[in-house]
Amino acid sequence: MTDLLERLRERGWRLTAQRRVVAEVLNGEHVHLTADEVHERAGQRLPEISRATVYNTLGELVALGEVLEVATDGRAKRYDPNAHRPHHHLVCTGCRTIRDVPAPPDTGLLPDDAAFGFAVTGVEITYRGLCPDCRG
Amino acid sequence: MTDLLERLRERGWRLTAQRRVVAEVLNGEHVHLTADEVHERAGQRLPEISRATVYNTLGELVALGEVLEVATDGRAKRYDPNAHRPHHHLVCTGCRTIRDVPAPPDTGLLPDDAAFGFAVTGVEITYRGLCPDCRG
DNA sequence: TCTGAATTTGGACTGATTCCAAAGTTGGTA
DNA sequence: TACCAACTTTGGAATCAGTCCAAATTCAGA
Repeated sequence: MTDLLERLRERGWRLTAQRRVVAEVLNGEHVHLTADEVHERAGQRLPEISRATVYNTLGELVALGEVLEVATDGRAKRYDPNAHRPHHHLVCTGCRTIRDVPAPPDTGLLPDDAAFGFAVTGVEITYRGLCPDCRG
Repeated sequence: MTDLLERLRERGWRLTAQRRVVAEVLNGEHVHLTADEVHERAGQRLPEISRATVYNTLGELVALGEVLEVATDGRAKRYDPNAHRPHHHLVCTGCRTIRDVPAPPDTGLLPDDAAFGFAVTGVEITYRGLCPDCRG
């Protein structure tokens, strides 16, 4: 967290109050908020922050590689601050909560003969199922 | 295709002209059209088909398990008629085209200790990379 | 303190999708 | 064959997510 802000400053970021609260809201494990949720939570600390600024800041964090965009359904994108540890996602089909699961060291490989000549650069795995609360 | 229409009729579907053209448009390998693309192509065969009907029909096909929804980015959902052969997706980060890749027989497993108590029911893998045309 | 560049803001705008009430069709029955 | 109730389709309004923009604000350095 502090290191995140530090890294950003080193990359020439002006560290404004708005950016700071957005970064703070995105702190933690298994955090996958929508832009609107980030806006709402940031607004609790800095009441007048605008939606546009939240979108701007999230976009910058993504461009800098500090936050990942996750699109697990056709709804709002979610923002995942766990950008420095390879992992995948476990999505509850009931309540839509998301958990990070560490990437097994051997995933990401696609046999050449199945790759259609693509130069594969990344892999995302989404596991779907019911979380303990939702399976009743 | 014919079998698809047959299956639908068996499930009590009224086979209207609109539903037929939507099903026809979604025929083939590596087909991943957006709802708007389906609407456009269906409109070439049945000029007055409405967007709402296309959305309705796609939704019904998905509910029946005959078509899969694919949300690989934050944009429009894509509809994949290859619902009966387990497969994953290879997405070009340049031109966004999508190819189906057969699911390796051993994927889909998540070690219990990583599953956070979820009852895992499915897995989707998205490989990203540049297609032959886009890697220059 | 001043100033130019970076940042924020609210609102308009776009794209994707859903919702809805009215109009049109359909298959089965009398 | 006519009729009806249920099923479908339709176009437009409404909603949700996200982008764009010009004006106002704020910042860091001289």
